[in-house]
Amino acid sequence: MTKIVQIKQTRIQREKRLLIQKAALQVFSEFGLRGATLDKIAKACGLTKPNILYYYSSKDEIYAEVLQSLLEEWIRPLKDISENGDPLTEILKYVQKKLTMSKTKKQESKLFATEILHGAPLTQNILAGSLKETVDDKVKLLNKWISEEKIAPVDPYHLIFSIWSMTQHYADFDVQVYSLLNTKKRSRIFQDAEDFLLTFFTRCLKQD
Amino acid sequence: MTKIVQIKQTRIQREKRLLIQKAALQVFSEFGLRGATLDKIAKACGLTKPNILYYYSSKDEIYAEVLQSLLEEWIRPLKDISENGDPLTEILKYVQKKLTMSKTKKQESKLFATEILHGAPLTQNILAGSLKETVDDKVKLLNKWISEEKIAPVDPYHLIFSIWSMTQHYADFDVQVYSLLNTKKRSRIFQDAEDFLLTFFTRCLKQD
DNA sequence: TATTTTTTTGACCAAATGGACAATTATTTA
DNA sequence: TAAATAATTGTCCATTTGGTCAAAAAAATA
Repeated sequence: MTKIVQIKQTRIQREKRLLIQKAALQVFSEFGLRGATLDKIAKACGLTKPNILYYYSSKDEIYAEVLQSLLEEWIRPLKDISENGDPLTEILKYVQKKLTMSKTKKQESKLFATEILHGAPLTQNILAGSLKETVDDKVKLLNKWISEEKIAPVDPYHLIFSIWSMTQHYADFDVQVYSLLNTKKRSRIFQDAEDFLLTFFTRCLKQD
Repeated sequence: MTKIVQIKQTRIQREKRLLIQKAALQVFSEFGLRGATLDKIAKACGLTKPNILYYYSSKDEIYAEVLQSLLEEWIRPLKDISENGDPLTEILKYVQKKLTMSKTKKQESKLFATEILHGAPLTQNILAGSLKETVDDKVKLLNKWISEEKIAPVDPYHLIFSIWSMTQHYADFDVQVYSLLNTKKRSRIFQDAEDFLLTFFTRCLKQD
């Protein structure tokens, strides 16, 4: 008598797990890991608490999975910076992509920010691992471009930090940003931000 | 027989309240409002939980007080931007001040960031009130400088956002920043950051 | 020093919360 | 359609946590 281990997910498992992940992202991004409760997640996706625990063995496991899938998505655009394109254009394209993500993936951005802010307990190894690899790779590329005088000289690490911080600011601190702008400017905030950022980085990086 | 209401704080009250605030800042900035517990705060300052509740009536009250005193400090440097100084110098001085705060007031920065990130439940009125006033004031000044062609044209709101985001990044996301830099660069991170930021804003704002 | 006031603490409570589990219901599969 | 498997839920439990309170200890004051 051998116990058969279920390998393939059923249709219901796929659907419900996705449902839970979506709700969890929402709740975690609003309240953080500790502020989020299983009850809130349950309510957000219309399931009961024990039902959620049928799909995930603990709250922490849900958090880990949501975070995990987010991280991959988060790193990806950086990889797309291409050695072959025009340097300034490639950088500006990256800025635009990150800004778009701040607009369309606000919850993901906030969840990531909260995680890092509180010491990245579950993320540290990824930061120091695959993210660091990618960053180091792009730093090399940026240094190459600088030595070829295709962009103005600048510390490439801090250049990357500046792109991250300025773009993510519009997602993470949206409450502050919105509070400070009047209605008119509020409605075109991402347009203004894009104009600002492109001008900013062009002025800073263009070789005269 | 009139009950006499205590007006003046005793020496012990002053000392203990400060002690609690310090510990609370530490704990709140690490765990957020909901992740922080009275027990953790108690442990951090060597008092018992009921003793803390003798000085503050609730956890939320401690949080509110810590946040309040932090906010005033947070807004102040912006006010110091002077109409009378050289425009670019004034802006760069502000950048430097903010960067220094990221270095020396990391806990404060993180606490503030967490609060805004989670919707600024206790801070919204201050954001829309005294902070907005100050920002609007400085936006006017920046616009004046632009129209006088003393700095390059740029959206002043987004310029301020960019200063905030880039400088605070080094406090709020220190874990990430440290993970990505090697030991050598790690040790001179704030020096590199300062060089980077000053170069960046100079290139962006200098009138040719 | 005697009295009053302030400070501290141990013991306790109620609510919230993560999670276990057996029983029930729905869905698949043979 | 019958048997097996998957999904769902009501109920329960232990722990954590914010907060209370009365009594004891310490400090200030008369």
